[in-house]
Amino acid sequence: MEFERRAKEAIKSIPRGRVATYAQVAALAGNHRAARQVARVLHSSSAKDRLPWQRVINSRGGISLKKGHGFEQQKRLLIKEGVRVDCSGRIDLEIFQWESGGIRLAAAEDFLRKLTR
DNA sequence: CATATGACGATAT
DNA sequence: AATATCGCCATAT
Repeated sequence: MEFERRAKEAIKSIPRGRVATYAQVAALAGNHRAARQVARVLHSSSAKDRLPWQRVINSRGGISLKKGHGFEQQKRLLIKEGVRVDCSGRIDLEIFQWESGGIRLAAAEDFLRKLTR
């Protein structure tokens, strides 16, 4: 429940014109391994809580929704706010990923991995 | 407690 | 590139 609340806060704080990955939102919400729960929150609460759901994409920098089931809408919404999305739904994370706290998720993960090893 | 679900992620083939 | 498989874990039932 707490995770869900924090996940929504994280999603709402993604700036216009930037994107964040499911795992990134999960990490900000307190559990970097709970990406699937972020998906679930988006599925169940996007409309109800007016979340900027279009700004959440997968770790490969792509739109996860299937064509005919939200893909086109998400692509359109992102392009409308300045995010470049190619025809296959790919976005350049190097350019558009929101660097919350100045830390890129992959870099943070690498850092953590070194500490744990 | 047991099982199912999910807009995921990493890795193997 | 596309698919399969496994790991993951908060919620729902």
